[in-house]
Amino acid sequence: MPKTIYDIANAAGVSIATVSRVFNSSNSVKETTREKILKIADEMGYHPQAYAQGLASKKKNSIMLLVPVMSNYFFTEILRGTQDILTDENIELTILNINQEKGVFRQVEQVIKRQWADGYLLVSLHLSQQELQKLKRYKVPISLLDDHSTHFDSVSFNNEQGGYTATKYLLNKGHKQIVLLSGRKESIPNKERLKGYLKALGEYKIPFDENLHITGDSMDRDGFTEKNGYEAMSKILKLEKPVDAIFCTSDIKAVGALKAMDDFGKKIPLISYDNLSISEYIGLSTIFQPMYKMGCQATRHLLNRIDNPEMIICDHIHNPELIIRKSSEF
Amino acid sequence: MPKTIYDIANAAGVSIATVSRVFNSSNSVKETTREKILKIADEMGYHPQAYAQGLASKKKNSIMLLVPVMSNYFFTEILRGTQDILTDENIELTILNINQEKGVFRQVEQVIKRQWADGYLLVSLHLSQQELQKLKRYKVPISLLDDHSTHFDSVSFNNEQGGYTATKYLLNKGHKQIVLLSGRKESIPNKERLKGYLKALGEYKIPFDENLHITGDSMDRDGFTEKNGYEAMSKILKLEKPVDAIFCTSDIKAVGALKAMDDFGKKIPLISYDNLSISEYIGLSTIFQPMYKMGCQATRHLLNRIDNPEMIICDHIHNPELIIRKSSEF
DNA sequence: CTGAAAGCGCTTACAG
DNA sequence: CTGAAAGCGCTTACAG
Repeated sequence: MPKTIYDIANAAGVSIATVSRVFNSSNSVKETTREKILKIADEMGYHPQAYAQGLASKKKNSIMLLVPVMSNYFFTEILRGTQDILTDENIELTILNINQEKGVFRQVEQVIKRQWADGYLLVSLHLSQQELQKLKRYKVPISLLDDHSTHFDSVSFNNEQGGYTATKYLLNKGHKQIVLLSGRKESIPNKERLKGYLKALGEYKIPFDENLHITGDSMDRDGFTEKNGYEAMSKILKLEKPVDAIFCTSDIKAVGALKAMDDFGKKIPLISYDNLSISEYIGLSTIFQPMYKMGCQATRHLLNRIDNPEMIICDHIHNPELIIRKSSEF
Repeated sequence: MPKTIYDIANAAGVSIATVSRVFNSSNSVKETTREKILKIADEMGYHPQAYAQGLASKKKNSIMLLVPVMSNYFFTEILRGTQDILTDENIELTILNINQEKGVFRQVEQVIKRQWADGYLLVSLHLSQQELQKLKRYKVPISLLDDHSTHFDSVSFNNEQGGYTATKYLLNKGHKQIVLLSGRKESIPNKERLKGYLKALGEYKIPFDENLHITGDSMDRDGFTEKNGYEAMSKILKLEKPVDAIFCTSDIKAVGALKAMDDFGKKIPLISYDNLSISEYIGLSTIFQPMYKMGCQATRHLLNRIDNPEMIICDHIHNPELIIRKSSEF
């Protein structure tokens, strides 16, 4: 039922090669022929099939963005960056959600093996260096975002520095008992931010109190939810020793935490992490990650690598920046 | 460089047909042969190419979700629903962002012509009935979400009812001067919600005052941003006649609006629309749209339609539900 | 500027 | 249970 290149060629009285040339903007087609073919194709609702083109040309003209389901708010900004870079290229972008429960590495490897795209942008997948090493055998362009590696181009945050900066700020203000309100403790960004937190404490000769490393009980999305933030803050407010300040590892968790404070009628200075678009409006002091910009960079890396596979590996590490609003100031 | 089915067949000493059968879980392959092939394929990093499979089998085993860039928060819930339905099917899901500036219809038509997937889920695309009619010629399974049509399966909200319910509630509480704080006034959901607003006013014999239909100046994402909400509320607070209450057409705009009230030191009862996950935590009274559930339904429609193209058209219209929290209660 | 033909990497009746 | 072969809808040297 759907039209093929043969139908168009027949209707136009030319060979399929000519039809193909029209759609591949080869300039060696007579203008009148081109117009005729385009007109017929439009009438018949024809456009070359992506799969047949991909197979024949070995070029997909598409890149694929792999991202875990959990990163939504965060992800929107990155996506904007990617799309802005792609806007003038003739490249399709498809997004594939990776399910954290089903083996991230397996899913990534499967996609690559199936050769869905010319290149892959891996966002917040947090594969181990060993796993990344394994992906090299496929010799396919890969660009990492929110992960660091020597195997592939990457754009990442200095999460340790972020944790350090936030904690240091609170210490400088004279706070001593500082809670680390985190997501799933084993998650990679959490571990890195913890490092920075510890480093700052160390500089102030404050010993680490494991009881001040708190998360909630809801662990979907690695605990990066409002609900988890609310739960964690409820625990904090029930602590025996009163707490001076809070470093919370995500804005979305902070939304829950602030609600808990409100419900309990308490106020504790808080700095969180991300700078989502809502954060400005709800007055969150937070560590800003330039996600839009990083989306642009990682995409550019990928495009460059597709054009030039032998290029030397690029590796940007961004230093997070502290934005002070009212949640930390009283 | 990448391995093909021939490489595997050679290495295993069988024909390519047998290798193909193994990967298509045909049961007519001897168990020892199957294991041998699987082992070799794993060692050589082989999996059938998606494009070649798609071309040869005329089945893509994939569906594509088309969604405008703007709908992010909103979209997350829908996506969760879609993925939960797909989880046990052996079907890939890819997401394609539609750029509102580049002709929504053209982009959709192009994707369909190129035959990227077995079926398409069109989310919040707001194509006209005429445009939808045109898509029928491609005889491809299409399911609409957040749009209503007689041409395709659809799952939508009763936006008029939503606007009516919210406005009626405010009127019942004794408010008279009720502002409609909207996004781009021409956007379809806005127009529908306006209808409901007018209907409620009508019941109270309150004439419509065009000056109370207000939006901000920032029009990215059709004005569905915190910024636009902030701008609009700033205008409202400068109005000569004081205002009694506000019906705001999205939660994200309400975030901006609440900030503006805060900055100006005023409080005006407000009901918004969506019930995002943050809304519970910031105390927004809002119209709840069951997005997760609708994502499930629309996906099921699509899968059914793929299996059975002649099925009678399904058409769910959900009635929004008002959730009262503190933003409307004082 | 155009066409004939080989080939891309698979699937799938058909035959055995 | 397995193989030989046709075919899916394109692209792209090659030749003219």
